[in-house]
Amino acid sequence: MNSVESIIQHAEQHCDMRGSRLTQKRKQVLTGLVKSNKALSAYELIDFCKQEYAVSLPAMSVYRILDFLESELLVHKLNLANKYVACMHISCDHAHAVPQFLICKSCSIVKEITVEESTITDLGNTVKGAGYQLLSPQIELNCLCENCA
Amino acid sequence: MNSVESIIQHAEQHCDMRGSRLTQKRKQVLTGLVKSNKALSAYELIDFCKQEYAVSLPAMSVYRILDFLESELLVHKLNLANKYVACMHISCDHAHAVPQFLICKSCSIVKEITVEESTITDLGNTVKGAGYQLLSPQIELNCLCENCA
DNA sequence: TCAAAAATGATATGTTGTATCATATGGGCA
DNA sequence: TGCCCATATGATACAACATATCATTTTTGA
Repeated sequence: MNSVESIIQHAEQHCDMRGSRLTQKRKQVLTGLVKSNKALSAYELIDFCKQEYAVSLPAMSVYRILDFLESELLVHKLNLANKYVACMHISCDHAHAVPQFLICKSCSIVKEITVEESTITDLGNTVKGAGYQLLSPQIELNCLCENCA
Repeated sequence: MNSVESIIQHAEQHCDMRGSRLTQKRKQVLTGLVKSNKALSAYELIDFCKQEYAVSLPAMSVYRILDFLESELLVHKLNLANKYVACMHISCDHAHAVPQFLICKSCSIVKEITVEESTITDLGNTVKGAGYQLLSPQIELNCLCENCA
């Protein structure tokens, strides 16, 4: 069993335990993200499903599927790029930490880093000091990866 | 002279010194951002100019004007929200530090904070350690402001 | 097996942003 | 002054990302 299949299997178990369903189309979309190993837009995922499975998904469905996958913590939305990536820790058992993303602006490859807890605490305090409430501590940074630099 | 006019005047001096021109339309767009005191989209700025000055700007022109204002460091683009804000430090003489933005997801009011230099250094090191090159150290965080929380 | 809930489809449209070619405007120089 | 050139702006079309709304299909469970 290759690692893509293994990850999808983990995702399925994860959904089973949470009482949600990883349907065929949801699995196909997630597979697209896992396989590509980079950030893809909703429309790139539509293309993937057409080419890989000969399935023609409407945009609306893909966005709904991505919302579902996000709510299951299997996928992250990158607001900087308006793209989506598979979570790097689907196959891990431990609880997910706050993610930090380094997004290559040139090739969309994404590195998901776990932030030091102290950094997050500092950040939260700064925000609180400014009278604001942090909605999601996710940090996204525009970068160039090693290849593109 | 109220503070909006004062800020615009500073911006004009800034452009004079750099040999660029703050034309009437550029001034109108910048005024929209300064007056509103929050993040606005390009199309919201088109509406502002129509209502305030009875000027009908094409989208292309607004984007060009925003690019110009960004290159003059008078305006920041917020990638998280796809909106634009006036720099908080137009009237300050000191050089601008790396900005950090707290964006209220509900009302688009933005707080521009200056990040601790040590935090930026840490961040840069983390990124370098991951083999990536930081393009712009600007940090944007989705928040709720005091009123909306 | 049938009704309710969940998932997906179809269509239209809204929002953000860019490509491209045309036109206007403002300064410097013969 | 009048012309030229760089800069600034206009007009049109379109691409990419995203959602609203209503219809249909599939699954679940009593």
